[in-house]
Amino acid sequence: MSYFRRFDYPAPDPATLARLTEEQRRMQERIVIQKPDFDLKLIAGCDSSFIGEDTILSVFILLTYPELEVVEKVWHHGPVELPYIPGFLAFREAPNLLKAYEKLEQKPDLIMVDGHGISHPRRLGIATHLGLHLNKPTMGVAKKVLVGKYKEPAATKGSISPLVYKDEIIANVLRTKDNIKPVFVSPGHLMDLESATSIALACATKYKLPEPTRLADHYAAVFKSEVK
DNA sequence: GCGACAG
DNA sequence: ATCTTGTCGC
Repeated sequence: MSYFRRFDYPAPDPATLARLTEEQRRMQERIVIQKPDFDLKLIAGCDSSFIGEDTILSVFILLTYPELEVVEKVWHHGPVELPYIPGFLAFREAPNLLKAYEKLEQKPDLIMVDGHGISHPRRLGIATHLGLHLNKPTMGVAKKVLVGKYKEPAATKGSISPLVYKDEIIANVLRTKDNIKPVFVSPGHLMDLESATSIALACATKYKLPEPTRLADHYAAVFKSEVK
């Protein structure tokens, strides 16, 4: 069995872990990495925050593309059943994210998720997991690496460097702002690396995080304070 | 065997 | 993710 274990959270139940790993292996067969065929008009960003130990609050922000103007903001909060386990993040956050997604009146052509897509030990980062559940193009933008090796991209905005894992390029390390730590961009589902990278850059205005993700992150904190 | 480890 | 003060730099 191969799962990550660090000293600051409880050891996961081996049986549960085996079941979830098997589910990821089955889902892996259905992942489609290809040039997206959409005409990108609406893009969504999503993120989750936590209220205490067992309540998760997820938000979806819908923006026009390429103008990046906000047209919808929805959120949903509920209980969390699993602890955070590297490699199994989706099982902890996706259920509530999907409920928030249902509240959108209009649906996006693409969803930008906070976290990895196929740049995952079994290619099943949360972006890919959500894409498979929604049968919708998704891409991941993560702030930290999960697996793979890379060289630091040049310091100027737009510079990229490949993230390699088992001899395959699974993501691009993208500098979205001069002299600021880069983000990790990967395709989730019904998406490819090149398109994901160019869209992430097109959504990078004056901040490190691309607008959909940055705004989702921002509103997750806003709605959280309203609930508390 | 020792580290590494999305949010 | 979350807990948290001051501090460096544009």
